[in-house]
Amino acid sequence: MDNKDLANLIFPNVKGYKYYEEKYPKRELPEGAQVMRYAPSPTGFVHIGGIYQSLIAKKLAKQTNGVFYVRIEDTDQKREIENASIQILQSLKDYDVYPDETINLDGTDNGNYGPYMQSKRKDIYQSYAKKLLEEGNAYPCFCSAEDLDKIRENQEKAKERTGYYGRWTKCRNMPVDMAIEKIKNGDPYIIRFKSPGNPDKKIRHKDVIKGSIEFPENDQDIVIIKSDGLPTYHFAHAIDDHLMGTTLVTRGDEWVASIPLHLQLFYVLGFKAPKYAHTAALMKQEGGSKRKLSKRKDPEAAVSYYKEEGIPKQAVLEYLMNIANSNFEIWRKQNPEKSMYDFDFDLKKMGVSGALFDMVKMLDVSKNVISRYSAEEVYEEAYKWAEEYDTELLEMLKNKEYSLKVLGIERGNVKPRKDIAKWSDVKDIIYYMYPEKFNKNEEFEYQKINDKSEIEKIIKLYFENYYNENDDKQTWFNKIKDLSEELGYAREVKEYKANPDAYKGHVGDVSTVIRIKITGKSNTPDLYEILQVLGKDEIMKRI
RNA sequence: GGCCCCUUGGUCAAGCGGUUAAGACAUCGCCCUUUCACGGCGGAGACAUGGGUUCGAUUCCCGUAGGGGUCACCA
Repeated sequence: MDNKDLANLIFPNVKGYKYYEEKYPKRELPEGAQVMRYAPSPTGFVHIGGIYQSLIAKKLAKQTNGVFYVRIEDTDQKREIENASIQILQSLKDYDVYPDETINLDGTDNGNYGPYMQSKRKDIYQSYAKKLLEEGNAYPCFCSAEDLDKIRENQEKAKERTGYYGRWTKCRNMPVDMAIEKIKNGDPYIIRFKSPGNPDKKIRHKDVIKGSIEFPENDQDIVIIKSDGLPTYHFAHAIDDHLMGTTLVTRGDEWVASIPLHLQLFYVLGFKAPKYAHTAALMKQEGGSKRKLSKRKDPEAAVSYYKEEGIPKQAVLEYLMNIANSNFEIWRKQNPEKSMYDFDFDLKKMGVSGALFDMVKMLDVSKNVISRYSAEEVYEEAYKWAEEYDTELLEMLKNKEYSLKVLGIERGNVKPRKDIAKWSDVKDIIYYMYPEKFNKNEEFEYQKINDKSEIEKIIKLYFENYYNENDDKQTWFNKIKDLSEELGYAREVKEYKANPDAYKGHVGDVSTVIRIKITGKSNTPDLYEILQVLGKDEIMKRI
């Protein structure tokens, strides 16, 4: 009885690794092309970090004429959540970071290196596990959870490293005959990797982002096949990224500690290891310290949050790109019209430690993104958002022709208006332009001029003697100056400032009265345009 | 606790032995044909700390402190 018998006993019916090596030939790609991936596990709602990872991978793949694929890592059946993979894929589609290859929504594969879902690759993993078993690089382990606890206890007592390694292992050196007998006897077991590592030796690894890192060699005999026959992350990673031809692994930096293990796995399996780029997580301030953006605690961690708030996907993407490469915003300023895919992204420029996620900055990016939209685009997006989240706004927007005029005020100029950061802002910004939403009897808060009789005087005089809806802007403005003068206010702000005691106020104070009377608000876009859009009939109703 | 990584203004960050230590967001002031938004100009605001190495350290080395990650039949 030898390792071969043992391997055959454990995995009698697998296709064998040679079959898979032939089935998945090396990808034919141009020089320098990177094969990138995003490998989420379907364990909950879609995290903004997933979009971040996908954006980076997709951008780099595109930039090098490579491939971006998504592999669903669903080897932990206990944690799996119904429909999560569908939602992940859907989000990637929503954010324009959909992969070139992946499992389709209907379960078929799009690409030649599938299945792109790990639970469908059981035979593949087992074929390689069998190979390792035959070579003596893996072994069945019969230790129970209690045995493992015991080992840990002893290690803690002895103040030694915890884990299943070296002299602490019970099954590593079990004679083959005994293992075979136990298996035949029906004893439960899992398969462990027989690590060749020596922790007294160091390995040095060059991470694309983190640079050179040195660690002790791995000597942990980690489990590679669990009792349900599925692989652990580490084993699946080595097999999949080898077979799928990944050239550059981008993943969260919680994985750097596993590098010695992963490199060892690739080596023992006879695979060429990919390059690694470990990205720092998006962080959140809590008290005096930082922590990862958390699904549980932070609403902004969920991609659904941005949809609900009405933050355009382009803004989310640009903000994320800015976190990834901070020179992006400089580029964006110089190239306001270009697609962000024209930006030359560089992994090496990524920060090594986690950045605090800054919603204020995100909204600023969003303002800029929206300011580049045409009235038509603003209308379409706001409408789509309102359909789902705000019936009142939807009602207003139903009048398309009029709404386009409203949204077009001060839009498309050299210095476009930047007052909308998210679609949920729109209603508050434009409601007074809609007759049914405006209530003239409400108590408005006037500013400098707040005496009721003075206000009435201004309004009466203006609309009786000055206002003419056919005036052009300059005429209109001059008339307000004339009005101001007639009532004892300065025609020019400068005049007033030069000699404040000579006047009751200035033209700005007067126009503010008109503005508030007509809109109910002191902060509005250009009053002339507002009056034009509103029209004489509606204006007369408001005074 | 072991191992690994990180530390420039409130935040994101340039910088890679000699700089008046960029820029963006936020903040404050002024300006712009009247508010707000935009834009322009300006202000305040930083190299965690102690030792080295060096003619010279934000930059290189060591220690300290603080922060983060990781030590599962989870990924």
